[in-house]
Amino acid sequence: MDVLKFLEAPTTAVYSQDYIVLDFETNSVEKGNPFNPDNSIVLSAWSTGNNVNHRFGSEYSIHDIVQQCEERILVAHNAKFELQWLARAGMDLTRAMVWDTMVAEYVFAGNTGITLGLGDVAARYGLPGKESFVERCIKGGVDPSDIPKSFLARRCRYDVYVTEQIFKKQYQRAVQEGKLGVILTRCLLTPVLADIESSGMIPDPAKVLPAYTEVRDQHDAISTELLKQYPDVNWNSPQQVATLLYDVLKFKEVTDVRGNVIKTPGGGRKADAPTIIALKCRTKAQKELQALILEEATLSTKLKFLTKLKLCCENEGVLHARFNQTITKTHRLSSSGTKYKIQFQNMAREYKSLFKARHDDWLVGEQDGAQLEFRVAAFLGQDAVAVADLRDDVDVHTFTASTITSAGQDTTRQEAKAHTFKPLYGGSSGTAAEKAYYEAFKQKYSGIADTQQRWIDEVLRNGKLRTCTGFEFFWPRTKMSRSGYVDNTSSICNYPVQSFATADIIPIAVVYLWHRMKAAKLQSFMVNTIHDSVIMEVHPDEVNVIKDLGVDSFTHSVYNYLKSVYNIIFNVPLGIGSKFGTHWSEGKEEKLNVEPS
DNA sequence: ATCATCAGCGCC
DNA sequence: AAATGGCGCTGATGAT
Repeated sequence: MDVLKFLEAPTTAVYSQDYIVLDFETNSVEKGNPFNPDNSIVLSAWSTGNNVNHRFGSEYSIHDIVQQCEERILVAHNAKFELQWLARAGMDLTRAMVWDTMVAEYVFAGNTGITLGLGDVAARYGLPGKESFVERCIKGGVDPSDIPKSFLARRCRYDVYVTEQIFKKQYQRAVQEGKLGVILTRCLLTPVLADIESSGMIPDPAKVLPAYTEVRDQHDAISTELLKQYPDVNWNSPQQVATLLYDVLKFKEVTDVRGNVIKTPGGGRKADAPTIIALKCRTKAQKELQALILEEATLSTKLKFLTKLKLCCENEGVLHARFNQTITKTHRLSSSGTKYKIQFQNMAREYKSLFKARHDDWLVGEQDGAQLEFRVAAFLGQDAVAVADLRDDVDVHTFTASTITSAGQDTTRQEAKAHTFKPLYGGSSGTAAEKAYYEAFKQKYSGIADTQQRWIDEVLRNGKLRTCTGFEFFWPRTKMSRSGYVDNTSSICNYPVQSFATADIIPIAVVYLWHRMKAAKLQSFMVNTIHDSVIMEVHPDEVNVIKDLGVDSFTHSVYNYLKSVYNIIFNVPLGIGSKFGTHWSEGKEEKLNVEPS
């Protein structure tokens, strides 16, 4: 399908076109990892609406299926897997238009975790369950090529049959519940993720190895020092560190503003870095030990990361991760590390610059949605003050600092930053001065605050909240306590903002940018996406064209898509930041606001 | 020996 | 009776 053309005027009507339901059985090394050359497709089964077909044979024997997948709606359960195999079989992923029955089911589930395995979903729609013999074989690690052909064929045909039935039922349900648009948005991202995952990221050995050596030596020095003083303490054990701090050294446990001791969720004594920083030291020796413990914690975290990254440099030199599309409550992505267990969304900022492009003289580029959640909150609340602040580039943290200071608590802009958007997350507790700021925030941005209050009221009435995209969050049995506090307040205030920003707007931007880069036949390619950003390896001659494509994709295309699919007039300027450097996160950031037209 | 849970820490 | 959201990974711990 010509998806780029489709994206000019996107519509959920696309899903009434012809479809192909597809399922592969593959060799099972690394769970059937499509990028492992030791794996192959063993069996394909498919349906284009009349009957289920199947064929044994590798990815080199399915040209006709690939062609159908490029022309029809591709229906599959966990389609990213099939797409990665299809790409290996020669499919042009830019032509994929997907209905992923797993993703669709996840959309219906909203923020309530449900099981999404094909058999589980089938059962919920009243369809027959998986045949247990083959299921046990596969779960037990038997390679599908060792399962009797007739059994495997029956299994694969079953998968296609139920996937097709589920698709039909889900489609009807999506129409009834007004969720076709959300499903479209989620599914448009699937081919992009299938492609990005194949790239991985490149650690630069010339930077990783010295960083590793330095941190290892520093950590060794600290460990030696601590070993002399407290030979029996395992510094990785919060329990043992707490015993040392509170029983041996008699530190007082840290309390909140009301004087209550701050405990771990399980009721234990805290021994994390912020707590240790907050400990009151009386002697110089105490102060020195406090610093040592903190430093050890920091260094050991860094060392774990650098050890893994160094190993990657010494082996294949490409770091891979998986994007999980159906995990989070707000429907943003999560990611998991594969071989080296480094996920792509939580690398320490200072170590981003350890990554380079794989080709000489290329750059690493990053584009992100500037102040995205604040802009989304401003839109959802139709908050004129917030919009004016965004347009005028007002430094919101200065207001935070001055409000807290004039309420009698000395603070700096840096310290105040932590409080600026806390009300956006539904936060309300703190010192008197901090509370004064939260009130001031509510008064200043009354549109946002009123809207959040409406969400809370809606959840109290209905146990759920429908957002402007048709997506629903569920908080059943939400009650108001005698004091007036409503259960789940913080989630109710935050989820709709986080979700619209990072599960709709950014994916839309990434989808447009990806398709445009492919259509322009650029050599540059995407390698990662983190909630509000996309990271690319960029050919030096393509920097300017990517900047332009990025601006258009993160702004105009988003306005256009939201209008076309959801009938949302997004009347708040979106912003984009762009950075290009020899390594990730290096280079000067350029920011731009773009008014909706 | 293996598993589940907790606490801690990194990111957006 | 809690009062800032969302994740994944490691190592320690205690239960099975």
